[in-house]
Amino acid sequence: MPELPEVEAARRLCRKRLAGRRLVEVAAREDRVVFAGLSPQRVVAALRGRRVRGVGRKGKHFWLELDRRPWPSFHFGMSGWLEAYRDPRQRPAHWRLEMVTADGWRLAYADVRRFGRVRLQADPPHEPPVSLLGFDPLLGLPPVPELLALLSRRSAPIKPVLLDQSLFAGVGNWIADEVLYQAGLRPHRPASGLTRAEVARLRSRLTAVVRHAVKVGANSDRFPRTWLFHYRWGGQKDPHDGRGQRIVRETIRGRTAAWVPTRQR
DNA sequence: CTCAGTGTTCAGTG
DNA sequence: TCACTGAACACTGA
Repeated sequence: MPELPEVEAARRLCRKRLAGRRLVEVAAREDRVVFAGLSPQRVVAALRGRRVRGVGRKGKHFWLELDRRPWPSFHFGMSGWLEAYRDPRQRPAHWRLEMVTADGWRLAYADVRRFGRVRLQADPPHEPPVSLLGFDPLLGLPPVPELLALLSRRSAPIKPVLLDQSLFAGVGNWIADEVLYQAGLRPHRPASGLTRAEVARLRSRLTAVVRHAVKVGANSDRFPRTWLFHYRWGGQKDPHDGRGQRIVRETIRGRTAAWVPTRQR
């Protein structure tokens, strides 16, 4: 679930169900990994009875703005998600935190693999890890000349550079592959070797992919049929993109890259 | 049984 | 100091 569009969808879900309301009941499960060393009691003490004024996000992190600090900040890791429901029996099996408002809605943070994190911080956007993030494509990327200059200092393949959160906050594996596919760039290309025109293409595709995915609420059924996304996992042994070109899968710096040699140079 | 997975961090190296 | 890599983390499902 967890790249920028999914996290933005979670932010909006929080805003819809929690903003302007008080957390009348809060439950937290014992989990020092996900809660980064915090006890359930401390988490509950910080949240219970608080009013939620707003919800912020940058990259793959989001946080609740409460009427008293500290505020909780969330990262989904590989398998975190948010679930809203009214019937307590619908609480997801791997829940870690559940917040209840006076109108009867419940919002649970759940995470099977437990790579996600829930923190309590005085000012989440101004302390690590959020303060260390780079440009959030939804909030705006730097102009082409500046981007060109930044990339010219990176000798690594463009694929892992796109995944560098201190440069492009919120980009994950599928967005990086999608953007490279749409920009017609091989994932192995050294970032420093991209031409001005290629950087311009990369920039505009990154903006477009993220904006569209956010616009449709990260619902992949509503991604354009031309997107690589729909074909990258699907096919068995001989997958092709929507135009019949073969998709290759290979590991680049520890992550699987899916790309189309006939369309990416 | 083994391995990969929509991610991040840390140690080691140049 | 900066940049780059691979391994580790935790757990499930193919």
